[in-house]
Amino acid sequence: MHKRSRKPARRGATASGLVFSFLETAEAVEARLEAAVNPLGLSLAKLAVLHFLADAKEPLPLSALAERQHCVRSNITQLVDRLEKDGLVRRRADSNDRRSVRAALTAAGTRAHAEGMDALRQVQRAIMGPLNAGDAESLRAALKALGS
Amino acid sequence: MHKRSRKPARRGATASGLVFSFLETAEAVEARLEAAVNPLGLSLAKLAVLHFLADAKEPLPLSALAERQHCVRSNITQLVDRLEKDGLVRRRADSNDRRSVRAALTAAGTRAHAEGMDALRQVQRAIMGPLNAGDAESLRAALKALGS
DNA sequence: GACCGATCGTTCATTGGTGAACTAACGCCT
DNA sequence: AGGCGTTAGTTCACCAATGAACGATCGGTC
Repeated sequence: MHKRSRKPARRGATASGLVFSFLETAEAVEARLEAAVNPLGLSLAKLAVLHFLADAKEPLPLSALAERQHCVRSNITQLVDRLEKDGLVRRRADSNDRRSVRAALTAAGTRAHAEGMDALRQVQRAIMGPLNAGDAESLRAALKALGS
Repeated sequence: MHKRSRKPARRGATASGLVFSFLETAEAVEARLEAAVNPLGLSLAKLAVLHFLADAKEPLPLSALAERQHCVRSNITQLVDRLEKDGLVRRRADSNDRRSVRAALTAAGTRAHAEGMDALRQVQRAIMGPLNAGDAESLRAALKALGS
């Protein structure tokens, strides 16, 4: 037809693609992190559990892990199942509360955590490398605006 | 010990938290999109399949769907299983290639696609609302830098 | 001390994704 | 025509996450 009268109405056009670009980039970034820890026999989910355990410096109840991981309890049950099978974590009974089960790091778990965090730090730097200070700052601002 | 000699070495410090902020925000955004289409009996994965089918305007081989979805073929097999159970898609044999199976939109599928895309557009605008033009532009730039 | 509501971990079914192994069919190629 | 490498879809086992249902236990409160 003929040209648009009035405003270009690009309002929606800018936004639409951007959301999915955002998600695709996030997916790619996550894949890079995952790929960095996979060779160590770890996943991001497993490493996160090890990290909370190492951070607390004492065995934590599974519900505490669920809370920090922002996930449901049943997920932690299975994650700890696998970590236990890997020999990185051990379930210990809580003497004060017989409902509670605490996850404790094994020696292998402590080692795996150190290695995993190391690999993670490296790839994190690699990812953020191409961003100069200004880029980083405006990205931070955009994230804050999005996470309303 | 004593203060750092030389450079502040903030280089890593800025980057480290940022990667995970990025991923967390992405997760939150994705959850909002998911929540927008869930009430319609859809998921983002299902809607994407419907979208490719509607876009092509003809039944597509499952491998074509896998390619566009950037996922493995076995995933599409199961996704189409569920979509077929929902009555949104039908499997049709390909007369030219007997190995191939094409996914075809049903009438219900076409309807669901329209509704889903509608809901999606709305929530997309809501998400990008708090970003002014400058924010959007610098976000775009940052994404380009990250998606190396 | 007995009941009752909340909390803790587990189990199960479902969704979504991967990768390996397998069968059927296609296309060459000589 | 026969043989062989490739492609298409499925199946299976696994990882990660959700949500509902359930049994055990803990804390009041009555």
